[in-house]
Amino acid sequence: MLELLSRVNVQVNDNIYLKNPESSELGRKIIAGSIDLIDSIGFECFTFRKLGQEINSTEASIYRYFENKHKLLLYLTSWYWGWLEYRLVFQTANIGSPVERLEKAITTLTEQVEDDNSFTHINKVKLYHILIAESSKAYLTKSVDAENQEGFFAGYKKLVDRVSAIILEINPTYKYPHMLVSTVIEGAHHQRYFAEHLPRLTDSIEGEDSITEFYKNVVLNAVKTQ
Amino acid sequence: MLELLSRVNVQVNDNIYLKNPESSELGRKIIAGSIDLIDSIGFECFTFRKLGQEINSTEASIYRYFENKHKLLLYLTSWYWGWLEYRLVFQTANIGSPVERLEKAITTLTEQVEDDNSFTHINKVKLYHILIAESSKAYLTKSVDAENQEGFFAGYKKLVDRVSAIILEINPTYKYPHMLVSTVIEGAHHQRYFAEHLPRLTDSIEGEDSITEFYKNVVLNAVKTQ
DNA sequence: TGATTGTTGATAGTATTACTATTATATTTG
DNA sequence: CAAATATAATAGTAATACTATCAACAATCA
Repeated sequence: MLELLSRVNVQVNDNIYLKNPESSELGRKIIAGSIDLIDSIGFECFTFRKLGQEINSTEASIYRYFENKHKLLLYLTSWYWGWLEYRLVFQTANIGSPVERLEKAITTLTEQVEDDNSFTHINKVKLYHILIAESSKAYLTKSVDAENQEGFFAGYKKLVDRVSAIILEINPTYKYPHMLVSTVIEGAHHQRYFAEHLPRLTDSIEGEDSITEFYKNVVLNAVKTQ
Repeated sequence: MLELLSRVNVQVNDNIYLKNPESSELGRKIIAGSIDLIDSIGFECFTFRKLGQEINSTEASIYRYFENKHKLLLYLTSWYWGWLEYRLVFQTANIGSPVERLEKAITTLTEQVEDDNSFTHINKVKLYHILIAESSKAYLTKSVDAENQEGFFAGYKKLVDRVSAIILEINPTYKYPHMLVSTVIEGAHHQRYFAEHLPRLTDSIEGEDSITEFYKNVVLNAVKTQ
């Protein structure tokens, strides 16, 4: 099943890029290289010049694929949301009980991404690390409204909607399904970041997966009552 | 009481700045001006050159107060956590019931900051707006560990600890008080941002304060059960 | 086959950013 | 009044975030 998943090609809004990076060898090197480089030096220090050196190409060539590094970050995060939604659909298929389905969904949304041995150019573990540390920078900008209009955040919204629908199945009168789901997704990222860098803001012990347990607990209690 | 609060001077770790901006007229203009400017053009577009023009001073003069714009953002966020903690202490004083105290605390942490008529150089409404859109950029950097060592995030941690203590008063066996509190603080910022820019990720209606209601509900249910 | 088109690499150039350094002048303090 | 300090003005540098041009090569189409 994981192999099957790895071959699925995730769709990304085609106004995010100038030229589809999936369409060429150089394009795939740009994606693979940017995941490595952003993960290692951080988004602020990352430049197209450095990426060019890393992948033995040039700044100008990379600019033919992406207008700027912000668009590249949008691409990576969009790709991730698409991939996550695909995984979610797969992992919650054939579960009759909506409560169990919700539990499984929370696990998918909050669990640590492990190496999936898929051997594509996209390193999921590093990409997840980028999502944790950089993804909010993709929408915390002055261009968010224009980019939202163009549909750049559609994948994220779709994912949130999908899990919200399970919540409404369990409790059709629950007032805040979207808030709950987006709180869980963003919260899990923050908690993983805090566990690594600011441990006094969390109670998570490295190794143990208390983050998933915590959010399952929060969601089920919130949905059941009220 | 609000007047009293406005006169309190909030303490900020003095390694964040080169020269205390509270110590001079120019320093206060730097703070006031940066709040206006970051709120209006966003942290990415904000530069010390533009700030100099805004306050009729120069780039070089501002550099005598802050090493770089990142340190200035750290200053603003630290100041805000200090101010919020002060408000929290004030507003939860003399409430006997810990459940009521927790409810009041969640309100303080999540409610929209309104104009407090304090007439200081710090515009609280704009500062809150900056916290919502920019505060996570203060710690989502490669320098986070070094800066954490220096105590730059102490104010945030202290605030989280203080509310966690109330939770433990209610339920001494609750395993995740810090996670719960940091989830609420960060979550409330995200939800306010989403309500304005990405409404499909939230269920918040402008005007109504569903965000505070939502988090109160989540916290009380999580703390009571388990 | 030969002309056209598209892709990449190489190089260069510009405006802006993120600073640092120097000096003159004004203000405060001792 | 002298000394120290704060600020403004100016200039300069290295890096960043691009844009433009052109040559080399491959693919393709007529």
